[in-house]
Amino acid sequence: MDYVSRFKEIEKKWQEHWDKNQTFKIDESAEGFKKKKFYGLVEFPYPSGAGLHVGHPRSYTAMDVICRKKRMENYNVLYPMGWDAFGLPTENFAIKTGIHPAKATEMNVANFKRQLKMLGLSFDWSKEVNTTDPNYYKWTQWIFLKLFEKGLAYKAEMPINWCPSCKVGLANEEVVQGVCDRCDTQVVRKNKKQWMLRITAYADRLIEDLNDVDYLERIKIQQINWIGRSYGAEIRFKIKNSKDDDQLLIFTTRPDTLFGATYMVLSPEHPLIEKYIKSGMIKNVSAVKNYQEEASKKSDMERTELVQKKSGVPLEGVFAINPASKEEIPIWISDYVLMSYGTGAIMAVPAHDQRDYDFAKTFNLFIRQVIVAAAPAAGGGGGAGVNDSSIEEHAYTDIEGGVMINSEFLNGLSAKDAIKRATDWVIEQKIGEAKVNFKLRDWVFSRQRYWGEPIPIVECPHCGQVPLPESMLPLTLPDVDKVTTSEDGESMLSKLSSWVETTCPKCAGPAKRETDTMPQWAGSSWYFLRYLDPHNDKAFASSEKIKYWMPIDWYNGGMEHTTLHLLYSRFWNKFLFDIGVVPCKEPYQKRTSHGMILGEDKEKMSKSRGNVINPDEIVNEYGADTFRMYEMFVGAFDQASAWNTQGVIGINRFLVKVATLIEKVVDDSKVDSSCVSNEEFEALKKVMHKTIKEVTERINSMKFNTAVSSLMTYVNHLGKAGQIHLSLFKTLTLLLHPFAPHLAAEMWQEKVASTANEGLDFQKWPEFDPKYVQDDIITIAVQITGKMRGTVDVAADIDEDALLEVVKGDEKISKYVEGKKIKKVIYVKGKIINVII
RNA sequence: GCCCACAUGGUGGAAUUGGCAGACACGCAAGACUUAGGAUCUUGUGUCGAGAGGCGUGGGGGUUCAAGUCCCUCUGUGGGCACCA
Repeated sequence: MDYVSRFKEIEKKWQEHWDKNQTFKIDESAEGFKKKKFYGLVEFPYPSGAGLHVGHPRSYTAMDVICRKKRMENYNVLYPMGWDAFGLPTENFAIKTGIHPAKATEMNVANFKRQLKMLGLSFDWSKEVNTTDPNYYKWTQWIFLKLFEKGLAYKAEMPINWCPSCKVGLANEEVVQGVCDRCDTQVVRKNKKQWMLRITAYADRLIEDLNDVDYLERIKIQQINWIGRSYGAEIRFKIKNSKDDDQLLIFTTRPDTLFGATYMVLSPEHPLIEKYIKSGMIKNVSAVKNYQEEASKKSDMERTELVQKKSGVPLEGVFAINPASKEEIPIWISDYVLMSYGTGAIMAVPAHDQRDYDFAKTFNLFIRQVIVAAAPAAGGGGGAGVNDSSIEEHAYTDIEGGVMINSEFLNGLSAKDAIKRATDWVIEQKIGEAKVNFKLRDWVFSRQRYWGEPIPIVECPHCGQVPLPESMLPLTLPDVDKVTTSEDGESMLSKLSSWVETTCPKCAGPAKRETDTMPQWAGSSWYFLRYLDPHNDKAFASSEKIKYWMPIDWYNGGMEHTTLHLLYSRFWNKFLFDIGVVPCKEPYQKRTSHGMILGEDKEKMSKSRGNVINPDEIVNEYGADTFRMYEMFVGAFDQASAWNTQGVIGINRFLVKVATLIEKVVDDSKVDSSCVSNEEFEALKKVMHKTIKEVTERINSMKFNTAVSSLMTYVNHLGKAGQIHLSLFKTLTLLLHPFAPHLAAEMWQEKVASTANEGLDFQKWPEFDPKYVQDDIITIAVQITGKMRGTVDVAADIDEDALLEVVKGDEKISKYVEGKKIKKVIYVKGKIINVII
């Protein structure tokens, strides 16, 4: 018999059954809302033309396993799916092929949906959302207007990547090593007024509130580092001989090193440079302008690389005064200082900062050491070289062990104390303040593209920026025959005068619409709320539903979304909390991450490498249950794993083995004792209870690969028995259900169900009996002076002295102990004994 | 460059979180069975050694009775770096 064909029949049958009966539609009756809830969430996909990647179902199946188990534990489970469908690839596809992005999206969604259904994922499809649906993005626009109303959306000059040849703004992804991906022309930065969201207003809360949620530790760390809070001081340096008493504001985390600041560096984009070029103060204008031009071609990443040779140009004729030493110090510009971090200017302390040190060495600038290593403790015994604070070779950056020198009132203080003393001094002198600084920057929310949510703002010559009233939402994208680019870097919307020309909602005079659209991140920053009530046209979701379902109990997604999507959506949720429309400060109670699935060559799957595995082919050849279970078995869930088609065959064999067990199933009372003795049954029951324990624990902790291996071990045992007790088989069916739901449903119907209509999906999850999980006789490992010398089998409750006697009497081990004096015995109960001789 | 991970047999991986390294699979080898169709079933399989036994978790160092697990350091690989999603 061909089992794969049989599996496919079974899968078709059950998928149709689930569809027809809407088995996984959540219970929204009054009864249902009395039940305890579980909201499981996975990141909704971008429906690309390539179809589902084998990486997608790793997360989806994992959460499906968890949700299926939760249903069996009597939770009201919401497990929804939708489409994050705005974005660049679809737009570029539309430009290339002339197919409207809405049409392409529709086709891609249909394909993705077919593929997800083929995997037997238990989504509640009645909750499906699509970010490009006007009934969805109406509420994205609504949230934007609320942000605008609260002053959190504003316009500012921000650089875009500009290809002078294609005459088009480029996404970072389209800039490869500084040149345009399409034509290899050097990309330049061009400033443009863009919409920004003030996420920095939430920086502290985005850090603090991580204390209240259950995220993987490394996710928290990544978020905290991304936000990059640091404590220091802002200090003003006077510019010598400036007309307006100009001051240069810098941020430093090391005010203690103020006396060591021997020059300053400005970012090439710093506004003061323009001012001094105009006023004629800068003498080497052409060199400065050249340098600015060069810097505009580099990305921030290239600019801050430590290995690169430091470059820079002095602003000749302009000097600052060090407020502590009162010295006159030169001002340079260099691209290693970024306008986007701190104030765009630094005080350089070459003795104690490696980048400043490299810069000073390159340009022969004065270096003054202001910290030395503390003298070794008295009687330390000549630890030569241990506390080397020489700055011959590199900067001395140790804060912990440093003592101040050359710093007048700071001299003799530890560097740590000096930080505090120097900050106080700066405040006393009124030349600066203590300051908390963040790496986090405000969110550039404008895209000069067609395929995104229109920003519902009108620019009125009289009233300024005027938001559309809520009643005019959604502001829909105008239909176009063909998506194109425009030559001025604006969105093609700017060329549709019938759309752009409008009237001001406030004064009814002529006005123009905003032609930038929102980034893809907008729709994905709140989709988890729309799932709760996707057809509501009065609100993005009813408050009762939000109250019942939020927060999300478990959100699994890729590690690659740790900083952007996760932070953006937490920010939006916090904002919605602040305006009183969601009840919880944090959207996600628990966040976990899965590893990527790599190609068989252990490289990332990509078309160009030709190592892409197509889920359709695998399902077609082995069936959905095999595919699902393999995805769970492929490797540690949180780590990257390479695809291995041989391994798929292993899982397929396992499921065939499971299917063949059916023939041996017999009612417990009818088992022939010559086939399976009572002792054998007891032993199998032990394995069964152990398997229940392991599978339960391992699903809860996402150790799916070892959960599957527990099932394999159990099945191997059952396979050896001549007949199989129905009770043992029933447990197998229940445990298998989350992983291979089609086969399990069939097994249940065929052998276990008491009526024809009794389904498996909401049966009670099995519990283990502790008395079957414990062993009476245990094996203790024996070490002699740390070396493994054998094992002994003893009663579980044996004490240390009795155990030592057993060890001494053991044939293999005794020779190592005989005649030796025992110095010490370490016994770890139930595990190991180490005898030190 | 910066931030975060990871590195274990021929392969994917396991190891109760400091306590018998290699569970479970794949592959391979030998055998059984069969009118052989990606079969199935036994048995074996880290490595050196005839054996006793030694060695072994990317390299080097350290802590500990005990280290794959903790610390330091080096190397390599992966994710993110704000307009891919």
